[in-house]
Amino acid sequence: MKAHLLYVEDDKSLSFVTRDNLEHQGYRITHCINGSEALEVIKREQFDLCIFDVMLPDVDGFTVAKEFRKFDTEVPIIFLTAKSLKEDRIHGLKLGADDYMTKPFSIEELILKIEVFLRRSKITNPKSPIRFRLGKYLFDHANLNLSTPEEEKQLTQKEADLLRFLIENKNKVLKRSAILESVWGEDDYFLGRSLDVFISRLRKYLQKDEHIRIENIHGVGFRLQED
Amino acid sequence: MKAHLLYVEDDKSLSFVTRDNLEHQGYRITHCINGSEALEVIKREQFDLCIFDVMLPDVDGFTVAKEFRKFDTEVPIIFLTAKSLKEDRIHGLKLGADDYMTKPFSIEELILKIEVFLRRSKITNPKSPIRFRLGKYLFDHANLNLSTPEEEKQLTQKEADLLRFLIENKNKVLKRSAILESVWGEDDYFLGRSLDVFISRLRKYLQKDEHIRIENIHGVGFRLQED
DNA sequence: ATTCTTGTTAATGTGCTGTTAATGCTTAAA
DNA sequence: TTTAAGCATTAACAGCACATTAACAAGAAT
Repeated sequence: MKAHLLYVEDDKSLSFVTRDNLEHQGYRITHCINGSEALEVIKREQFDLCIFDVMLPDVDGFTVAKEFRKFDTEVPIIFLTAKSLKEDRIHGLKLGADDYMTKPFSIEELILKIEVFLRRSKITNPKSPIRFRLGKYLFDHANLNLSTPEEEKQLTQKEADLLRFLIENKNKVLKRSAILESVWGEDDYFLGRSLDVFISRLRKYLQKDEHIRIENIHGVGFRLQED
Repeated sequence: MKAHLLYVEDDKSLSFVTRDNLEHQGYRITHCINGSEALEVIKREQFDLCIFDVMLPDVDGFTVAKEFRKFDTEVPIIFLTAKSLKEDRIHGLKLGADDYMTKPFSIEELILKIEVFLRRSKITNPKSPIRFRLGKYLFDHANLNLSTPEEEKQLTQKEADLLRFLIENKNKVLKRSAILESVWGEDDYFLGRSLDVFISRLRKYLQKDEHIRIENIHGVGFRLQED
C-alpha cells in the first residue's frame, strides 16, 4: 500500500516539482492549492502524513493543522515556512506539528524526513486505525462518529457496532442470526425486532449517499451494498 | 517514569545550560563530553532519546549514531550541528537520525522536539509539557493551575490529573474504564460515581470558554471537545 | 484541638438508549 | 389470488446512566 500524503501549497511551480518528485518516490499525493480546499479534503479523506505550507492565500497552514488535529492526533505534520522565525517554528510544534522545513528546501531532505516519520508511525502505531470509508461517509468506530463533509453524526455504541459489522462484511449477505450473535451476543427472536429498528436507523443516517444501501434478503438477513 | 536522554556535547557552558534545562523539565540526562565516552555508555545503558552534537573532539556524532543504531533502530536521535550544511543534514538523516537542530538553538524548541518524539514513542513524562493550552485557558499541570487572562483557579491533584488525561486525548472518546485506569489506577463501579463528580467540577471550571465542552457519550464515557 | 482540604458517598432530578408495541407494507408459498 | 409470515417505520416506554449539589469522612495544616 502506497502512503497517502496531503500536500498544501499555493506556489504553482514549486508544488509541481515537489509533487512530481514525491509521486516518483512512490507516494500517493493529494495536493491542495489553498487552505480552504485543504479544510474540505481533510474531512473526507485519510492520510498518512501531511505537508502544510504556512503561508497560504486564504486560511493559513497553522489553522489547517489545528483543524486536522481535531480529527487525528497521530498523523505526522511537516510545516513549510518561508522565513526561519523561531516563533513560527515553536508555534507549529505546539499545534502538534512534528517538523518544519525552511524554504527553499532540498527535496532530497524532505523525502528523508517523510521516510523517517512514516517508518516511525508504523513502529509506534502498528494497528491500523479503526476508521472506515463508506461512500462519502467516514466512520470512526472508536469515536462513534459518522461524518460527511457537511455534517457529523454521533452514534451510540450499538449503532456503531452494527455498522462496523456491516462494513466489515460489505456486499455480503449476513444472516440475522450471525448479526445478532456478533453484535448482541445472542440470537433471540425478540432481539430480531430490535435489529430491524437499528437497521432502520442506520438507513436514515446513510441516506445522504445513494450508492450506499442496506438491503434486506427476505427470510435470511441483510446486506450493506455499495456501488 | 522519567524519560532517559543521552546528551553528547563537548561545549561545557552550552551543555551545562542545556542539561540544567532538560533536567528541570523532568528528564533524566546522561551527559557525555566526547564521542568515545558516548560509545562506552551506549553499550551498557538504555535511552529513550539521544541528542548528539556532530562536532566532537574525538569520535564525531555521526559515528556515534552509526554505532548506536547497531544496538537500537527505534530510539529517536536528534543531531546538533553548528553549520547548517545541507550535506550534513542529509547525512544525518540517512544514518537513522530523526531530526537535527542548528546551533545556536532555542532550548524551548529543543524541548518541544523532544516532546514530539517521546509522545510518539508513548513515553509519558510526568512533568512534561509543563503547560497545555486549551481554548482561552492555560493549564499548568505541575502547578495544578488553570488560568484565563482574567482569573486563576487552583486545582487539586486529581482534578489536574483528570484534566490532563482529557487534554492529552482531546476530541477522542474515552471509555470510563480507560479514564479510571489511568487517573485512579483501578476500574471500579463506585469510582465511576466519583468520576462523574469530577467531570462536573471540571465543567464548571471550564465554562468560561464556550468552545470547550466535556461531552458524555452515553454508556461509553467522555470526550473533551474543542472547536 | 481546630480548621481546611480533598475525594468519596448520597440524594435527587433529568435525559438517553435499547426494547417493545403499533401500524402498514412486502414477499413468497399455497 | 389469497394468506401468513417477514419487514419497515414511527412512536412510546421502562430502566438505567448521568448531572449536579450537598453531605460526609479522613487526613493535613495550623
